Amino acid sequence: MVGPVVAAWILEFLLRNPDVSDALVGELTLVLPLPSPLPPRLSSALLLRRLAADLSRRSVSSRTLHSLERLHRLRHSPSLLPAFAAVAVECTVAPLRHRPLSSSFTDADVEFFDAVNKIWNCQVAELERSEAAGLMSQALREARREMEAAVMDSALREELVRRETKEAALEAVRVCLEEVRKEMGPTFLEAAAEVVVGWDREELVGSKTDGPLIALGDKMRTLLSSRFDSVERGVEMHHIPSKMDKSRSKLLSELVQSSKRVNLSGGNVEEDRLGALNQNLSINSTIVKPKKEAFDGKISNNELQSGQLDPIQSDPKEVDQKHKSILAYESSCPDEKHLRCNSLDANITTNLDSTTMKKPSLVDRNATAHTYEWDSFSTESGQSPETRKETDYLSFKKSKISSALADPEEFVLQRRKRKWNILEEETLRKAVAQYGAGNWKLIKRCHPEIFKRRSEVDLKDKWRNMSRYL
DNA sequence: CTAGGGTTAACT
DNA sequence: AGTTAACCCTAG
Repeated sequence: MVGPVVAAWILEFLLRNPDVSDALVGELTLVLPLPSPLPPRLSSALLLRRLAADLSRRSVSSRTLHSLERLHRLRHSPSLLPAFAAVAVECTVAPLRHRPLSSSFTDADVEFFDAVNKIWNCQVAELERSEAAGLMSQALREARREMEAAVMDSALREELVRRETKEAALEAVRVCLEEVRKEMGPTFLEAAAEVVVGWDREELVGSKTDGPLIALGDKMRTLLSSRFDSVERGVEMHHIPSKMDKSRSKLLSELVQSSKRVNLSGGNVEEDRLGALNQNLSINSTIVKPKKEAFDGKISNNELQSGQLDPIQSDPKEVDQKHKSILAYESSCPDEKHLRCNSLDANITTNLDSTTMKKPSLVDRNATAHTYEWDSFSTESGQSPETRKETDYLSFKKSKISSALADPEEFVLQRRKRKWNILEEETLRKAVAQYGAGNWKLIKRCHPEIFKRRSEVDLKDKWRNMSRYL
């Protein structure tokens, strides 16, 4: 049985051997009893492998960028710096290349702004603060300045498109790979093999003393201590196959995936972790999409009584959005339950099974039913900086509900009015100066955190207010 | 998605 | 009651 130490040696050797296919390595990583967490040397080998795969596919993506960053945490090779800067630039410029000819802002421009924001304002800025601060090279600083300048300067963007940033990035990665490989030296197995090959068998076998054997043992020990990370040196590795830790399973699955990509597609695959992050960031903009149906609180008495809004439907998607908004409203306002049960339930929603009302699966606050009102209840109660009166929403809802009873046709939910704070106002002011009034969507996307409670329309309305009496 | 008109609610 | 900021609706 192969132990974790030996498994790590083997995998390191295979990873570093370009003749071994990614697919094979991927399979092996799943069956080998690897130590956990992965030793730095092995992690480095994995990252080198990923970078090499990117290089062979001529793919420069934020995945590449991420690999470089992680590699930098493991080994401080100077060659990583230019590679990181070049890849960051290429990741930013790439969206511009597919732009149609147009004088106004195109999707490509918007993507470029997004990329500048994500890579340079978030990722690189984070880098400056983090342990990977060493990556903050002069080249990176200059590149950052240039990317930020390009946001305002379409001519500069044109120039960036013409520049061969992709070639530069690929070349920098190639150089970096070479350097890091050199710095890492041979793999443990190779080094060990060298020592073994250097054995004088005759002497070893023929000798009557233990001298040569002891000498060999010493050599191996030296090799172990010089070449091995502390984890690998461990006397006993406790391998628990069923308990694969997160970092390892993540790395492994990435490797397996990347090997699949090479085998199946062979093309450029740009999706990655940053893509996921991207999605997270843009949630704010996507949730507003179906807002009309979702938030249109006008629900007629007939609709509710007819039973066509029965929440017990097999497919949650089939549940009417209006109905969902009511249910979400209920589920997110537990304090209001009585109120609703006593009044609305009795009068209007007798067809709704009361047990299903408690089921979160159906009444889950879905994206489309996401509102500020509910947000404030769930995430902000008690921590609002804006001197919010806790009774605000209660009185508000009460009045809404009673008016609904009086005239269900007019049952319109409205968000609680939230005063704009200085930060929001200043951010909006600067953003309008930067991107221009009217690009509300873009402005929101560039400041997802600050404007997380504001829709594009809110930004527009606020700007109208701010500029009204200028 | 945005602009612009309309409505609501907080404040004076 | 009037004013205003925040929010809603909807055509294009």
